[in-house]
Amino acid sequence: MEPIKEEKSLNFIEEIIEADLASGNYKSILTRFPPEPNGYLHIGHASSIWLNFGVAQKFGGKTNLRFDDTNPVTEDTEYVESIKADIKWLGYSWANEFYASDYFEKLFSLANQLIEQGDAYVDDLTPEAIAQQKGTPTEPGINSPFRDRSVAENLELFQQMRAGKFAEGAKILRAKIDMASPNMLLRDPILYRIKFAHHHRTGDAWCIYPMYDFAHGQSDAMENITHSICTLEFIPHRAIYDWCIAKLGLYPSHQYEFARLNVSYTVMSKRKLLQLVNEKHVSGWDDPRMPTISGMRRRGYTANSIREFCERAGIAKRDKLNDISLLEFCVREELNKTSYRRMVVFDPVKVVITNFEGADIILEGENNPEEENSGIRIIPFSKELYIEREDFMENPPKKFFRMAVGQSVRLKSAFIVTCTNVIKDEAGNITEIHCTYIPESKSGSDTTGLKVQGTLHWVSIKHAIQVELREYDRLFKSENPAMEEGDFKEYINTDSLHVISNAFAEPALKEATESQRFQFLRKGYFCKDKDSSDEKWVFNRTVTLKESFSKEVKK
RNA sequence: UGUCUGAUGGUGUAACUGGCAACACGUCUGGUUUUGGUCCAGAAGAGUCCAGGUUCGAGCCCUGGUCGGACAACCA
Repeated sequence: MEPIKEEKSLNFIEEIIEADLASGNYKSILTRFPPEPNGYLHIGHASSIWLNFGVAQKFGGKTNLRFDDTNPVTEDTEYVESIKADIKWLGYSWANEFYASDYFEKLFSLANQLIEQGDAYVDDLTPEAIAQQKGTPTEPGINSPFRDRSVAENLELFQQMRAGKFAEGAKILRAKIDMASPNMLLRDPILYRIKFAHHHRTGDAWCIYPMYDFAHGQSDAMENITHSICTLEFIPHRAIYDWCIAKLGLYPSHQYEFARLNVSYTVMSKRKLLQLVNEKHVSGWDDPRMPTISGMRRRGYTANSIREFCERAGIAKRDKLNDISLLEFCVREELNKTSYRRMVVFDPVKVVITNFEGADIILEGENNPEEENSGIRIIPFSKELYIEREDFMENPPKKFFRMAVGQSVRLKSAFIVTCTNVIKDEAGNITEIHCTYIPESKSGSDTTGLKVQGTLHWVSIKHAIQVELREYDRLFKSENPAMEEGDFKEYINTDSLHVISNAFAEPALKEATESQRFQFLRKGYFCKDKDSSDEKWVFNRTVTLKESFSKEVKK
């Protein structure tokens, strides 16, 4: 019954959870995915989503979605909506939808608790002064002159901060930890700052907002998150995370860190992606060249292939750069099994079947040879066809299994044709290729016994529809633009979009919907773009087919 | 000059916790094929950052180095 699955080793997070469950530390687990709504989700987030939701699923636990919305100036509901849509599209559902801003009141009272305990104080220092007194990694910082204010005074001041009595930057609330700590984050970190900014959820109810370090751990604790999984750069923050929970006596959530997923030839930071959008290097967050979930979806990537990629890329603690070829493998693997085959000629040259007379012939082509019950579609065949200009050569090299004068090829799902001659214009360009066809060689009922080396895709001119194709190349010329010298934008590949407006497709493609994925025979995987209309068909290339011939040619 | 953190084929992960370094992607061969795709068969490629130590035995343990990354935002 149950298919025997190969025992796969657990990643280090799963090992921790398994041990926690086995030891009885926890009866069940609760994770959370905590995006800040200040940008669109990208493939790196997909890895985190896959981990947080996947690990909970695997061990019978649940996952909360919690928006980390503690900085109103960068956050927006547009992002909230896109993030929710992307997570759903990836195939995950959250147990609860929370917002850090839901906890503002509670967080405020926790801050007061800290003050009462003598563990926090209001500081009047300027940002510059604070930075200066912070010390350096090798030199200790010095105490603020306001560090020893009385509890009563701190309580009063903090209350006034909330009441809007002070200007932005005039006062902050700091934790009283240790200005000489070797961990710089522990040198009296800022807990609250004043911002007279409109919040996407709480509106103008607040003018003080908690910092990440005071919001995240407490939010985890309030939700009883058992395993709070984040990326490596938060390792030094764990000390504050634990400090707050201990001082406040909250539920002991624990933070674990893993290395974020990176992909070669792109960038994976919301700040950088936002720049690409704002400075119009791409058409938007969902530009098919973007590593965003929405961009990849528009390009034709499937949720399944993205999850598969995350799984294969794995989870570890060392910085890594995943090869884009693994992502491409994952999407090809799925699309090969699931997508319908269609014929589209990208760069047409006319072929005349000189011995073809009479009515057009209706042929059938299988939708997908990899899928038994995928059915067939109708393909009309007539006297005048288009084939790919690159599929004909006047002086072919020896391993050219395509069309040449005197050479025979199979037209996919149709007939074997033999090229007899070509017609050229005055400039010497080929305008027509003349062929004869063998009526007995019809696909499925071939009685000729002939074997030909090559099979070409084609369309019947009078039945074809004109389509626009958009081919995408990598967005950056550098394997790791973020690590290069200078501005990452210097490494943008300015030739990453190639539009083909004069391509012709077989008529069956008229029925295409945006959710369908196609393999254009011998060319690649494509999907219909949202820019399409009733009169215009636009298709995005998701990924090419593997191409060993071009490698052969390069030799 | 501090603290934290990491190091296994080109890339990414494993190695049942001390027992002949494995899997995937990529690369290369050959076969099949009405897609130069898929599929099938096979190959090359690391001796585990370095040096010591413990041990019958070390990628795993110990010591000391080296190199990489993070940390001095009123960002998350």
